[in-house]
Amino acid sequence: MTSQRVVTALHPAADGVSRDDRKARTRRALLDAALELTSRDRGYSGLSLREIAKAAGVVPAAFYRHFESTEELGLTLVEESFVTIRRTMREVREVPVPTRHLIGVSVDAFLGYVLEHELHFRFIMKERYGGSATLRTAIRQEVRLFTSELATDLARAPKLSHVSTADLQLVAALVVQTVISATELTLDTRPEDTAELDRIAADAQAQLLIIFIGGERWNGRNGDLPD
Amino acid sequence: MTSQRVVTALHPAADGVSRDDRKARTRRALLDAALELTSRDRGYSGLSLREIAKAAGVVPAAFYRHFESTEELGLTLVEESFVTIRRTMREVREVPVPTRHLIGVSVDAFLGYVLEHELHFRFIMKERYGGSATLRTAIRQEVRLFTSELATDLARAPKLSHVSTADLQLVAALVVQTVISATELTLDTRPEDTAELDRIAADAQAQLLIIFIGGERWNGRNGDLPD
DNA sequence: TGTACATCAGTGAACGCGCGTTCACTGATGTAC
DNA sequence: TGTACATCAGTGAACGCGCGTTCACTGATGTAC
Repeated sequence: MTSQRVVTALHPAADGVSRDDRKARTRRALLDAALELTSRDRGYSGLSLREIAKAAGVVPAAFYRHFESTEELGLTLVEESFVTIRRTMREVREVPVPTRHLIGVSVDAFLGYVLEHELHFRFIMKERYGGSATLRTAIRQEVRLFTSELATDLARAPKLSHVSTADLQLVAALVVQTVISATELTLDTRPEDTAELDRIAADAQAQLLIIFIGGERWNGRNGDLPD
Repeated sequence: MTSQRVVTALHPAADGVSRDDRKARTRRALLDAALELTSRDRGYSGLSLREIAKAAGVVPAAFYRHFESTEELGLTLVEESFVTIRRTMREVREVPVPTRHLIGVSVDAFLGYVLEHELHFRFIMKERYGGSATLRTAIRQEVRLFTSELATDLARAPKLSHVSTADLQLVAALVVQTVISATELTLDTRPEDTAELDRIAADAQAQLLIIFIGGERWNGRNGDLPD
């Protein structure tokens, strides 16, 4: 298969578009169609194979040249979306110490990526609970991974150095919840409504500060009480 | 219609079950069937009218004697679920001051209700994002209402008296997020696995404490920084 | 380079199935007198 | 109380529709020589 492609590269078609290229394009068209249709309304499980094929401009039977089922296409979209999200997180997460300035920059950057990759984020949000058990499990696993990675980052912050590993997980989970919540609000706002988008970002930033202040002053489960 | 029922009450059927009673029972059977089927797998939008009718033990056409569409039945379930949840919140929320003990009791009580009214909570969790736009809007509105009510409660806590109304909304939103998250984890745990259920409750309690400590020390958006 | 053969992405027709909705109906329950 | 008529929840058959899946096919692209 691979060696075949190498040979093929020596004999390109007249217009420079090989059969493999065309196949890849159709596959992409199916993925894009599904992503677009999912975001538009009822969620991925509400889509039919025929609907996806039609939107991609192929006959229903052609679907099977690329995916075994709509479930397989859905899982591909989950993976693809998380590649986007992981890249976003990596670029945003590099900040080890939670200062107000850095939190603000990170929140703005993250929510900016959300708008840039709207369809991927929208897909994940919709399928997080509504989707099939397979999709939900795959998504949950990824969210758990983010939370752990964030906890590792937080361990490097001097102010949080006295917090146990288990409690850092709790703080990280709060941060992830807050970011997810802000992502939802962002996706529900018209992109032109920058005033509302700014408000969402500012609120998320304040919430993260509250969490970090709480985490910093937190003396473990048997420590001091707020009252 | 109403006067007809009053008259009817004077002439009960031999077995004490009037036609209106039977109709109400069928309606309930349809609601229960939909609730049960939704929790079981694909979510409410994945259900068909025929499926619901069959599970309720009536012929598909009989559905229309009770609801105009599956959407109308779904909205009825949302309302019904929130009656349950509102009652739960009312019983749990009566605590004005967030002390460690009271938080623990409230969390345990709430998650206890979740298990007691599993189907209603499960329905809301599934439809929160996956459902139709109508259901999602209805649910979001209710969640917003809870958050506001909680913010009002928090305003009565002496330790939080210096926090602005807007910032109390942020704290309340964090609390609601955390409780929702714990509810999800609870619904994903087998009811026999009490060790795991206890862990979820203890984690939620610790997270709420972190939030309250943060809120208490929080000096507004232009106040001190954690770093 | 030119030719004969192989591959395979995409086609179009066909299938059986469950769907939502309609309709005239039945027969138990309810009402009037 | 007894009788004749009205109501209406639930029935069962029928409809047209979009569904997922199968299949033999076509014709452009690719390979071998």
